[in-house]
Amino acid sequence: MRILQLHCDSIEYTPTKKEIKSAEDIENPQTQRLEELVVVFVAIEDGDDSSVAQNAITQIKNSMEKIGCKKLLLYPYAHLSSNLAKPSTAMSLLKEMESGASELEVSHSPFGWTKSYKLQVKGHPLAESSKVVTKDSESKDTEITSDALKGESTIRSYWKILSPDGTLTNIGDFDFSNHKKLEILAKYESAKSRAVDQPPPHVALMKKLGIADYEPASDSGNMRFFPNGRLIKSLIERYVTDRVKEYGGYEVETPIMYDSEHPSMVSYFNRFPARQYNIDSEGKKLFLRFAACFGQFLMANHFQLSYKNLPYKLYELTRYSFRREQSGELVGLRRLRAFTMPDCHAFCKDIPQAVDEIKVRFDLSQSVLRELGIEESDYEMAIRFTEDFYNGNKSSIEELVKKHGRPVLVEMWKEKFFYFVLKWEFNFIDNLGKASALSTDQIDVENGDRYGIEFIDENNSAQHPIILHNSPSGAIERIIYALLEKAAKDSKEGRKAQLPLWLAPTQIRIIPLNEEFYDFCEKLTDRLSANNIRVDIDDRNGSIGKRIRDAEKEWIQYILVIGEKEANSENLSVRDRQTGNVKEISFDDFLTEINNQTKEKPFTGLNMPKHLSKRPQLMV
RNA sequence: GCCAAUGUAGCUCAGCCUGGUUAGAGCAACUGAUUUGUAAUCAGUAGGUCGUGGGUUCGGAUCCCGUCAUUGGCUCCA
Repeated sequence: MRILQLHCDSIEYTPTKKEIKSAEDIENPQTQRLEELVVVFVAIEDGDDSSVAQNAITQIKNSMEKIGCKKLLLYPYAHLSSNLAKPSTAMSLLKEMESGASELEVSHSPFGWTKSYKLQVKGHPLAESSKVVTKDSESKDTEITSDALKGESTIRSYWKILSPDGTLTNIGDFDFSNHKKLEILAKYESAKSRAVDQPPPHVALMKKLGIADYEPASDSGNMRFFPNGRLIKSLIERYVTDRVKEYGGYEVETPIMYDSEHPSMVSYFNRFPARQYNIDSEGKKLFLRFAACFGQFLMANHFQLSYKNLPYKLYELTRYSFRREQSGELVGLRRLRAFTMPDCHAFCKDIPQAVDEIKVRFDLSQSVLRELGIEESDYEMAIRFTEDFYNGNKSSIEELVKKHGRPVLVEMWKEKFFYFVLKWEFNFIDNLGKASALSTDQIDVENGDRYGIEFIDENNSAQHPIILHNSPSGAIERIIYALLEKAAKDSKEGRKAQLPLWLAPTQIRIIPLNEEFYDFCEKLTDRLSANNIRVDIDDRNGSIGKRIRDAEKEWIQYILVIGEKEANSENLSVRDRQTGNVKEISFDDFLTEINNQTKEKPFTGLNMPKHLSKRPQLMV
């Protein structure tokens, strides 16, 4: 059966004459006019039966629910196929479809008549679609066909929930009452239903805190990072890189642009047409990388690898990777066209080694996020695999779910369509119920071959490695987005919004009561700075209240007001932003308190003038 | 990319529907006074081709069309 489905403002049709002998009898062949409806042109083909009709009407109803339309006109339309069913069969299947949609306002135009018609189709993207429905495309489970690739064949996904105890439940049967965020993720992924009418809070925060802003002179989705933002970003970058190196990744650097006509790129491209930035240069068709994969694969191609070297891990922090995402998809720091992505590939000798390795990287990813300030309760896990891979590796998959400790969303494919057989990711759920992937890992069974990467096995024969693709944190910009969204949530729920101390652009603000105490403040600043703390001095002429207020607006955790009392005391009077109280504490105890929050994290000095009087106001 | 909303001073916004003196306010900046004890000291000065291009009009921030950007929804997200 072939169907062409159009969401219309109106249709007007007039039966003119019977086209075939068996045409339907109708009482008055008058002009009919219908408004605000979905018109479905249907060609019923040889071999179609009742199940096809049921399947087709279900699909039509699903898509109508999506666009919120309740009126349906089935319009028999022979010209869609050259392999038509017999009119009698067609007629009965058409009626069956009509009765299968009885909850809608449904009708059909007369069968077997020549008709003139006029229709006005709506302009939205879902307004027009065509489908071919055949017997074997039916399915038992909840199913959503995702257009993984525009214009190419579709793959069918089965959405399920996998619990830590190993039970696999259809999404429709799962009780989400204790798993609200997972429900959001499941809906987001499978039903794509969202309703929000406000900008995400991090967009205002990234500007207010002088972190990042849009750059109108660039392309959309290419941000500029102010000194504060650069400092935060560079600390996160360093932290993630340190952790990956500790895990055993070797850091490399690869070009940001590649020749799309280079032999290794061609087959990859044909299979995965990406939305990339293209650059023509001296006859070469170059494109900007959208991931670190090819750079590392092309490099690994030149390594002489033995099975004894494996697993072997290459790592790059790409600043930037570029994806020309649809303009309507770009939002603040959540989705960008230029982003910084840590990407670690592990070359493994076989699936068992890959499966062992993926567990290590799973732990690494969980730990990296936690240390960056993103708790396990902030994200939900999704795991995607082929049915075959699941059946062969049930216990390992269940082990990953156990590590997460909560049910996870599963997308299962009947057959491998992408280059991987398994992929998992952690999805951060923000204040507005939007999901976006942070950490991820994949088991890639194709690119070893495609890029000609080889290792020599125990029997002296050349093999292609299985490749894991892991980003332990996801895009660095997205981590900042998640931290800001979390802070916004704290603020909304009455807590004080704050960045982790090790990421704070200013960790301590010193406020002299008046000029008399400047010297003392300078010396105190030097003492603190010598202990790797970012300290600045508000030497502006203003009231104490005003300067405290400004420090609060910058989310500065510790404020030291310096006056007569402090200048003559061994101890410090520290105002802690979380409590708003001033406490007296010895210099060493204060250092310990700070150190407890920043230990094992990278440090860099202030990225702004130490004196606020020397600092431009950033108003964005 | 599609549909919608928004775009006025460095920032946040008013004015627009119903066209009509020199386009307003608060914050920030600058100058001066003030020398301050834990979330906003006072006064003054300066700052705008109203996103951008075109049209209608005697006259456009205001009405119309195009375009760019941001945000929301859709689609997408290997």
